[in-house]
Amino acid sequence: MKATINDVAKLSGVSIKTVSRVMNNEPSVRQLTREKVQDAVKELNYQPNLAARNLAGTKSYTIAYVYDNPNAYYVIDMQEGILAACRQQGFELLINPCDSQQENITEEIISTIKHARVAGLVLTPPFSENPDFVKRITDLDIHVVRIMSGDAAPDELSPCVMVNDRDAAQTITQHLIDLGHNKIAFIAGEAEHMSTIERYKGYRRALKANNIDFNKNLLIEGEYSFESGVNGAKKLMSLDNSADDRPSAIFSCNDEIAAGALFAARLMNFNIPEQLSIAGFENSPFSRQTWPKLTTANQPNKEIAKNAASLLISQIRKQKSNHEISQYVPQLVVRDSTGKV
Amino acid sequence: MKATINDVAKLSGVSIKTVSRVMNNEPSVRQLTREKVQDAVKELNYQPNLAARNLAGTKSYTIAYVYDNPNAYYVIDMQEGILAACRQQGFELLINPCDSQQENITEEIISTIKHARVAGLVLTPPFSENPDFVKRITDLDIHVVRIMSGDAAPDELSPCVMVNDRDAAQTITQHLIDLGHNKIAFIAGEAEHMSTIERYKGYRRALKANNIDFNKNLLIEGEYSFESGVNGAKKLMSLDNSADDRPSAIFSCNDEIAAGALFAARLMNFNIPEQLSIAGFENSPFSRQTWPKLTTANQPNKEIAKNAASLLISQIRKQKSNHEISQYVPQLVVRDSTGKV
DNA sequence: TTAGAAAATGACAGCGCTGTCAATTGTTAA
DNA sequence: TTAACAATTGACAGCGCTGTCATTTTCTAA
Repeated sequence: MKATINDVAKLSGVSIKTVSRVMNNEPSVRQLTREKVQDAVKELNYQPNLAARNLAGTKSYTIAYVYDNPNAYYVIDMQEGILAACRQQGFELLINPCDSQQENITEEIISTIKHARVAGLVLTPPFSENPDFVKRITDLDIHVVRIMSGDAAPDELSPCVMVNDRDAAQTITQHLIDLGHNKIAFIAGEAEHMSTIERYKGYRRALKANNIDFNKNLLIEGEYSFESGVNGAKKLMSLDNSADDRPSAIFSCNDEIAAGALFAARLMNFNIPEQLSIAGFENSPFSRQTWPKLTTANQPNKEIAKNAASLLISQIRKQKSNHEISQYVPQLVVRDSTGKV
Repeated sequence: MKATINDVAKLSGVSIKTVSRVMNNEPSVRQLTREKVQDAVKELNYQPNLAARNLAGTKSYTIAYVYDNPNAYYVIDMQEGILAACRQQGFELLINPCDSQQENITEEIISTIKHARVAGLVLTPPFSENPDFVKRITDLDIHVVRIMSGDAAPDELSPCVMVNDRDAAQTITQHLIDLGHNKIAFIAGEAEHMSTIERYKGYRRALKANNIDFNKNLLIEGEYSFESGVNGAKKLMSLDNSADDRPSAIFSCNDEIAAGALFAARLMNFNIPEQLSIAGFENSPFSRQTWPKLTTANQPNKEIAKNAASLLISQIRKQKSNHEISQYVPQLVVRDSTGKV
């Protein structure tokens, strides 16, 4: 029924040990032998038994996805991408939801990792942005791949898959500017999130590129929540119009904030986008469920995650990764919440 | 470092086979022996090695969560609940996202199940509502627990954890009636979903209990989408007011529809809740991010899932389940989208 | 009390693979 | 051509557990 290593060995006329070598990409197998074995593997549709591998070997074929993210859509996409890579490469995935604020969370995760003999971790924010945490893990000789905001890896601790929020934010801001806006506010997410910083940088860069002076009254320090968007927009739209302070456009650090801003604008009887343009970021499902629908930026999370997991598995296997993309730039999605001034 | 069955055997002075028996709740172990072993297990903090178990035994210690649901929040909650049960009972979880519409999906799932030697499945809608699918699986002697809408299991194919949407829908409708509404519309989800049927029944039952005639103009057959809510509400709010047809309240089959209805009402310049009350169902995160916030019904998905998974594992182990709750009634959450007529 | 049956326990093989190390084959340089 | 070495391959043990079956202990009834 299910082929074992023995069947492959017989069919290809070598010992099981040699088959094992081929399956693990070990060197010192003659090319000819390797091909014979690979043919047999294909013919029998052989897949190594994970349990046996784990039991017999010192190596591990399990990676983990450790997450703490309030955005379920993000998590699901990431997870499915990682899962796809695992399937492809015969790895197992351990899902580890947790609370990054919890006191001994690092110890707890390390304990789980050890117990389950995890070979590597895929990390997304906030974990991926915590160098101390990453260092603790890599010090254990556990491989890590981080998915994070930025245009280049911040350190050498682990390979990174970068999401260039800065360029994307610049594009969004430019879109607003092209629409004729020059009083563009920015409602930030948590200041300690890399994504906030990057998106802010993109915003500033766009202003500068267009010779628009930055007005610090138009910067709201908020957090990634609907509530924060409501409060931020209220504050902004209460600014003195004659003093040239009240914005004609708001760039919100994510869609949730943007939805809040929309809500507040509505409360204050501003028409969107006639009197006020609002842009979000992330292209979360509810950016299509606001009124009007949000202009935002989209990133291919599933693909990013699959790539990151493949990279991780290559690292674990000590193969060189086959030139995967390691930087993604979210793309502008224009919908109905932004318009000409 | 990590204790093995051997360590336990030595410490408790019995053979490893006996320890194995205790670990697997097998009969024919004297009570005294069992206790000795359990003490040693506790002392050494012993946990059986899953890989070895899988390799050696014919039994499996893996269950799978097969899902296809567009609602990421639902999926994440379910998954985390199942995961919690697995942790507790030393089982492994295989996550299997898939597309229920895909042609050979049943075959594909069966193949995965066999390959991974899965002992049982947790099923949520739409899979849990497909008796043919369930039968295919149970015929393979694979255990199944279904989570579904209703007040009692529809058949004997598998144990079920029921979510009593009917009672909850009745409560919501009653809430509307208590607010003084008697022209209450219903925007349905897909007619083939059990949840739609159940919620509709609850709606009708509430009307009947209050001697309110059902007006079929107020029933919109839609689907679980924002779009559908928009269209449904537009249609409803265009009804002739003098003909006594236009509703003063809309009960939407879920929050997404309700959000759409809200959107449409806004477009048509109806004030919520002064001129129109709108209620949703599901308590999804964006029910808090609409304007105004949605009145809805909440169900403890994580708890439900944990319970279902525990039940499944008990079945697999042939232990009697310890009287778990098998019916949940979602609870009314009153927010700002419903008000007095 | 004791044979006979039932209950409780243990010895041992082996699940499918990898690690170790020995055996074989191929290659190089004198 | 051959010793010396490197590359390739294979034999075998054993990972931690469970299934089978034999053995020991306990219980029952005459």
